[in-house]
Amino acid sequence: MTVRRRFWLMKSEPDCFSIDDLERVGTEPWTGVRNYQARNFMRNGMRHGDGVLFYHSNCNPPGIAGVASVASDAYPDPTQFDRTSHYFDPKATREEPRWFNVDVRFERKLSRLISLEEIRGHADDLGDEFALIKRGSRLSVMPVSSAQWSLLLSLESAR
DNA sequence: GCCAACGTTGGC
DNA sequence: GCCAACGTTGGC
Repeated sequence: MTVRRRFWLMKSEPDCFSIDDLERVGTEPWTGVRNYQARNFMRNGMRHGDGVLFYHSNCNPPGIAGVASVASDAYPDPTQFDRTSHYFDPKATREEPRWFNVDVRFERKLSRLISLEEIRGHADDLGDEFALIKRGSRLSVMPVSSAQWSLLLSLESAR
């Protein structure tokens, strides 16, 4: 039985960790996600091999900078147990971990940044429920349909 | 740096 | 369970 590949968008602040950083290290454990909705997408939805749009946030201009892939199934985020970590969570236990992460693997940089502004220009095709352009949404990990995936990547060579 | 919008915490 | 206070996100 084949499991259909799913698609995701993951945000990262390039000052903190950019697509170039991901290219350098190859694969990165996506630790530190402390939002339940984002956690649920990683823990319950992501499968090894899924496609990832790597989005640069909190920068100028924000937008999709590259393509990555999910390189593991979800596992307990080790930083929740690390007292020295910024992401330490005193309520998490090894028996009942609260936070999970996947590994993210570099695939390629886009030939140009697909900016948020440009993405907004295709809101009609992307749909109202696309969290990236939904008003007030701050989700850092979100699902992308195969139609949205194709549309967004088609913009790379669209001009 | 500002601040709107959202999520979480914790007292009650 | 309510909700005020606080913290965070992230575009601008």
